[in-house]
Amino acid sequence: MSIQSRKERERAEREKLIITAARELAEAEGWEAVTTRRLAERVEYSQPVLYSHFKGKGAIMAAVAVESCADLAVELRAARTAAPDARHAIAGVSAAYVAFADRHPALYDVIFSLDVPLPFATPEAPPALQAAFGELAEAVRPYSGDDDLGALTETFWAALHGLVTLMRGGRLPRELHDLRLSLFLARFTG
Amino acid sequence: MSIQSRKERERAEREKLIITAARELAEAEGWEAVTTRRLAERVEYSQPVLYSHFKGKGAIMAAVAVESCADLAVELRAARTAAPDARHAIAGVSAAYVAFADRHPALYDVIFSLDVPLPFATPEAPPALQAAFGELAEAVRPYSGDDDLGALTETFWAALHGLVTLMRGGRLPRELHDLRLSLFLARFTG
DNA sequence: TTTTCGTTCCTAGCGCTGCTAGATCTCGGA
DNA sequence: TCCGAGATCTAGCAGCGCTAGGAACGAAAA
Repeated sequence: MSIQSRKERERAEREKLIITAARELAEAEGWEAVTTRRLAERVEYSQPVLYSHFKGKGAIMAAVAVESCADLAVELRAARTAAPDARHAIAGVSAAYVAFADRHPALYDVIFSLDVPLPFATPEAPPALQAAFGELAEAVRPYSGDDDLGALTETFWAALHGLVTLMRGGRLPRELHDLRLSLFLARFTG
Repeated sequence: MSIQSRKERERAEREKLIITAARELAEAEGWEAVTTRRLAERVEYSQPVLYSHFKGKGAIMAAVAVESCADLAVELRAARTAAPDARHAIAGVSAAYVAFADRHPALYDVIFSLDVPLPFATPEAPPALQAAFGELAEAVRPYSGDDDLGALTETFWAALHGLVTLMRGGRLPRELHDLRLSLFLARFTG
């Protein structure tokens, strides 16, 4: 029993090691630099070991996405609860969301942009995703009026996402970002 | 002189052929299916010929993006000019934008999502991009009030982009799309 | 203690990618 | 008719995600 559990523990540790290595490599050099060979080298195992833990590269990315999303949820919550009123809350959450994308572009991408095998928008979605969405929803709630909170939160989220991704892709000038965000918030909150 | 011009004409025709083939292949099977080998086979030339016309695969994608963006601009213009008033105009342009993304996901991606070597948000941006942006701007103008039209149009565009990409990536449920769009428009137009 | 057997892990390799060097072939001009 | 320049192809490089098959290890049985 003890041997069995030791092996399982070591295996879990190694899995964690792989996820962390992937995350660090992605943050440092972007996902295009995260190859199975480099990842294997980094964790000091051979390539096939990765496949005994994950179905493929996509599954590794999905694991990083879930882990990162939990971090994002924490930051959103902190921004929301630190605000003195609803107006500061939604502005603070927006700013925290954008700041996360700015500080961790690779993590943002793997959660929200890249094609990873993860269930979204369903009850089977990872709790971390639901938690992050829930934080946005709580910030939006005071402004929902008679509208459906879920759909309105999705709309709010989509706008933030659009602002972030278009700017990061070089499609929008960085200089106007703060202005765009405040214009959006002004219209959204009425 | 005549031989020279004939060669140039044939060269231009072949370049057009490559772009069209790339576009068709991308629309039919997605950009991951557009490899230089398949493209070369399709235009019935060898792989290196592609590189005598374009710097690389990215440049071919950029060419498709510009061409497609011109189409998008036409559709946006049609939607806008067909509308009887400002409210129908911005709703119609929004619907046309979303419909384009829905009917031509590969083209939408290469214009707005994928990493292609094209200048955006600068005076050197291709006219087609500026034309499409201009159509959005004209639809937004009646609702700009004292706000900067450029920044507000960017914000409007970003929201549409977010709605489109999150839904297409499976992050937002399709069923609520119309509701989300109308919620956004209601808030945006005040 | 020795042998067996199951698991774990690595080496090697497949088919694919974008891209390019160098040989070959075509064709206009002398 | 022959030459030379340009166009085009064949073949190959380094890298990708992924996997088959064998070697080495360690726990249980003799």
